[in-house]
Amino acid sequence: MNIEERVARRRRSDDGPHLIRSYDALSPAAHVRDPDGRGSTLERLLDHLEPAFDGDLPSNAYVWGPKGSGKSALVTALFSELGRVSRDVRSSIHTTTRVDDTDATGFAYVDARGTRTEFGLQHAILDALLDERVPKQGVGGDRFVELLEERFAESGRTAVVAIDHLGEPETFPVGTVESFLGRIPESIAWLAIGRTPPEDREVQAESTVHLPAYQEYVLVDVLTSRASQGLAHGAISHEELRRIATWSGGDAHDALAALFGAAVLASEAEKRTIDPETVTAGMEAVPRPSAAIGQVLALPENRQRVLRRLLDLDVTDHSIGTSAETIAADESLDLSATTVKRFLYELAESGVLRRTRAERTDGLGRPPSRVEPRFPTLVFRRVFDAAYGR
DNA sequence: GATCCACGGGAATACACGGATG
DNA sequence: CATCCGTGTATTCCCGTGGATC
Repeated sequence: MNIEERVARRRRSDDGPHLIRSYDALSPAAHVRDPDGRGSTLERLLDHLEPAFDGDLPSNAYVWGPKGSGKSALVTALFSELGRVSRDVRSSIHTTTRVDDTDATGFAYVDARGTRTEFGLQHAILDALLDERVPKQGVGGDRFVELLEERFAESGRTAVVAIDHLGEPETFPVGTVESFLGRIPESIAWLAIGRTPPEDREVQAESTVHLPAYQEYVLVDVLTSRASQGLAHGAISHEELRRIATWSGGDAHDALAALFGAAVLASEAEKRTIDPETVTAGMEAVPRPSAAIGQVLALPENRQRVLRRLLDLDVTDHSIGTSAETIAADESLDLSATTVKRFLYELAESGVLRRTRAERTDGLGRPPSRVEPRFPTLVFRRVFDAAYGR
């Protein structure tokens, strides 16, 4: 038992058994150190990356599969370990022999969510690749290419960078990465991660790794281990976890979102266990199809504030226009109705909200439409309120 | 001085409907 | 009957401005 677990145990026993031990352990957006049930894919990735361990550069690769198939879980776990090892190697070289670090391949991970411009994505890649601080303003994109050449091509350093969540509505396609890192192909290899099949891509990677959706019984294992981390012992039955897995169709994101939502509801009702009705309610708070909660949480803060207020509205009888006005009336938001309206349209465009045409009321002009959440509402509410207060 | 970017505002365009027109 | 037109909204698109950083 490590210190973290000991402290957690003491905190728990202080004020009696709580239903929820850790929301993080249940969150679809948080990834565990050691993902379940992906051993063979992990081996394939290691095979692919193996040249890097001898100082050679692997080819570029594309990891793809549907939402909730464990792509991010696997790659983040793998790259954080690789990054740790390569740092160790580098520091031991520095301290013992004082030769340069050119034969230690670096590993870096970048989440393309959270960058909204091409410049921003390039900056994030560079920032992950270099130890130094990379200026974000007052410099042009050309400077980034110069930096790449100086720090890598000219010094002989090499690195593999994983770039997650490419090709989503709000992120850039693989081609953007290729045209940036393709400037120094001898020094940096990329591992792109996305959902679309490789044959649909304009840029072909030399290798591809496919992750299909989870098998149901594997997903039950994932849920079981997350529940044992995040919930009090015996808080939910195996039956219910299996029901969630079946309902989700192998989508781990949606399954965890449903479990998380059920836990929130049970906790708010001060229950000690999660009963079947609550599980059902948890599933109902996850629209299908659902946008990934990570996509929502990567939005700029003001968009998230708009979404949070939208949840408190009875959206069903509001047009986009009136919803925007109601939301903008909130002084603390400090946004005009025009801007809120534009946000709502943009969010609908990117799949975070769904627009539905309302039945017209006055028969004049183009009929209004309304928006409804297309993301796990209970997860978002809980995480947002915890982060920004309410 | 250069450069990036979030906002706000509003112009331009699309759409729905009823009524007029050929 | 098929189209066109006018009106009123909804939706999309674009650009100037100002703050911030280097």
